[in-house]
Formats: sequence, structure tokens, C-alpha cells
Amino acid sequence: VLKYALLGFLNYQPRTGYDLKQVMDQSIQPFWQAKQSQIYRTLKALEADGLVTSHVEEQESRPDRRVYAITDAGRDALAAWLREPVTELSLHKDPLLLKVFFAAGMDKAALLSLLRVQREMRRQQAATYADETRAVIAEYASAPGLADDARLWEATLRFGEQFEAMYIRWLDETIALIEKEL
Amino acid sequence: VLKYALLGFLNYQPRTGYDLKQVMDQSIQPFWQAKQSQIYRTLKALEADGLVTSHVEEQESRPDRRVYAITDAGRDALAAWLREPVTELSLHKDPLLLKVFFAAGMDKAALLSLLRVQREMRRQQAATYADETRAVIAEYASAPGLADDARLWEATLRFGEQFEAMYIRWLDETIALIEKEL
DNA sequence: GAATACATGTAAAATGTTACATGATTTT
DNA sequence: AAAATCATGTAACATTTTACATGTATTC
Repeated sequence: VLKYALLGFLNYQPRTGYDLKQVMDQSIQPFWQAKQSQIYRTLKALEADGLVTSHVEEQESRPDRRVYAITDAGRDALAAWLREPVTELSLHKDPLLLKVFFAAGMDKAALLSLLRVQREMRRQQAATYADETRAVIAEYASAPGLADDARLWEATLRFGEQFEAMYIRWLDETIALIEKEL
Repeated sequence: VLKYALLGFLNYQPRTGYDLKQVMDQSIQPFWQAKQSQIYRTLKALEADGLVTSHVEEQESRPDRRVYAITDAGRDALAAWLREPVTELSLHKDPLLLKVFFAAGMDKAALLSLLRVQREMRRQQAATYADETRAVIAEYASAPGLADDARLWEATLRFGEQFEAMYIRWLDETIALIEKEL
């Protein structure tokens, strides 16, 4: 799937692996993530498949950049993927919830601490979406002809915000439960 | 992390790889999943590390079962993991949201269909949690001495339910947005 | 008669993470 | 002067998924 995320961004403009990592972290982070090294590897695979091309731009005082651009075949592949139905549910893997599930044998104070730390991290993440991610989207949206795109970007950002809000509500509920009843 | 999930279940009672797959799918599915083959492999790794032991039970007319049991070292490893702070945010990877993000070039009707299919899948998942998962938890909770455990199991189940409810709300919102404004 | 459940596993491919490697520029 | 950021990537390792492989018993 990372392939299509990269094609999606390259469909707007050519970029380097480094650029792609930046823009992914600033936009689709709530529902897709990839490490730098994986992005480089996937770009090579895309090039081998003829879905992108690349050329090296020489630079002074910085390493040369390899800039990738989408090809017509790449655009076709992206469009085909978008049309494909999504038949599976997305999966969430969460070590914190796993710990809560098995926490009966645990010290109550330790469990509460785990939940409170997580609450702070979630609050911070929600703030990042509300400030930074929203600003990045607004900036990209200012380009002409991207009004429809921006509407959809905002919709996905709202998903991230609502997810964090739900998570924080659940943490508050669960902290209260443990304080009172366990 | 799967290691600890398996240790967590084996800490209640010995089980086979097959059993573990069943119980995982019926309880922690909202926040952890593993394939059968991965479970078998991880059990072998746990045995090599001395955290579980196994013995073969012969059966007529069915393949022999290899039953795994947790060791003292395994219990220690589980307890140590539970105490470890969770420093990272859990990540959600969702191809549907990725498609929405890049859907500007897509046919409006196709996008709406994608969202409506997802809505039905989420509704179904929420129903499964409310009926089946809740029943399985209630059954396990009826065993003596598991009242505290059951409280925590229910808390994690509520997370699953609230996640699905949030997702459905977001889908309704987004479907309405696209119908009206795009 | 076909599908599902029971019950086990291996092999290969794909995906994801961590560590290594380099070196300039900018900030503290 | 040290640390962080910009900018690029490779290599090794770990995890996860998919496909293959086998065979009985029970249910639809």
C-alpha cells in the first residue's frame, strides 16, 4: 500500500525520498506511516516496475538528490488502486490496550501511571494535528486547483482528531473505573 | 509484542497454537491480531527462550496437539513487560483513509460507494463486538477469581466499540460532505 | 457433496525496523 | 563547542503475510 501512497504524492509533483518522508509525516501520519529506509526501497521497486522515473540533481555542499516523478503507467496504477474496493477492515495494533487487557496481576498504581502517560501523549498528538497538520494542509490547499483535494485532506485530518478525542475519552473513563472499582 | 500476548493467555491456562488463535480472535481482536503461522513460530521462539514449555498430546483420528504452558521465567518476562512504560503512540494504518486522501481525481460515485461499503463493514464489526466478543468475555469471567480481569477485559472491549462508533460517525459526516459539496 | 472445524506446520515473499554511514549547515 | 537539522542512502535484522501441505470428523 505504501507504493500507492508514494504514487499519490508524486502525482502532485516530483519529490525525493526525503521529501516524501516529510510530507507523509505532516499529512497522512494519522493513518499511514513509513520509515525513511522503507520509502527508499519502495521507490526503487516502483522504478523497476516503470511506475516512476528518477534523475539525480547535483548540489553543492549537500548530497545529490534523486528526484522521482510519476509516469503514465504510475498514474494508471494509482487510479486502478483507488477504484479497487476495500474489502478488509483496517487493523489497529496497540500495546497499551494489550497491557490493560492483562493488567489484573499488575500493581494498580503502575497501571494508572501507564494510562496517564498515554493520555498526555494522546493529548499532545491531538494538538499536533490541530496546529501543525492543519497548517500544512492549509498551505498546500492555497495552490490553485486544489480546493477539492483540500476538502478531502481536511476530512482525513478530522478522522485523526476524532480518533484522538475518542482515545482520550476512553482513557479518562478507564482511569476513573480503575481508581474507583479496582 | 505478540510474545507477550501469548504469554498473557498462557498465564491463565495451557493451550495449543490453534486455541491461542481462537481466543485472540475472540478477545483482543480490536487491538491485536496475528496469523496462525505467526503464532506457531512465536511459540517456538518462546520455547527456545525458556518462557514456555510444551508437550505433545496424542489423539485418535485428529492430529496430535502440542500444548504449551508458561514457565516461571515466562511469568517474570510477562510481569516485566507489563511494568515497562509505553513510550510510543500506537499507529493506525488504514488503506480506506489513504484512498480518501487521494480521491480528488476519483469519480464521486465510486468514492461514495467505497465509503458506504466501509460503513457497512464497520457496523458489522461493532455488532460482533457487542454480541460475540461480549459473550465470550462474560463466559470467561464466570470462572472464580477473575472478576478484576473481567473488568479490564470489558474496558478494552469498550475501546473497540467506541472506535467503531467514532469511525461510523466520521463516515456519515464524510459521506454527507461529499454528497453536498464535492 | 461441499463446507466448516479441528489441528498442525513449513517456505517464500513482503513489509517494517534498527543500525550504520557520510558530511554540511544551523541552532543552542 | 555541541547538538540538531538537512539530506542522502545501504545493510542487516525482525516481523508479518501469503501460499502451500496434510488429513479426519462433523455439519449443512
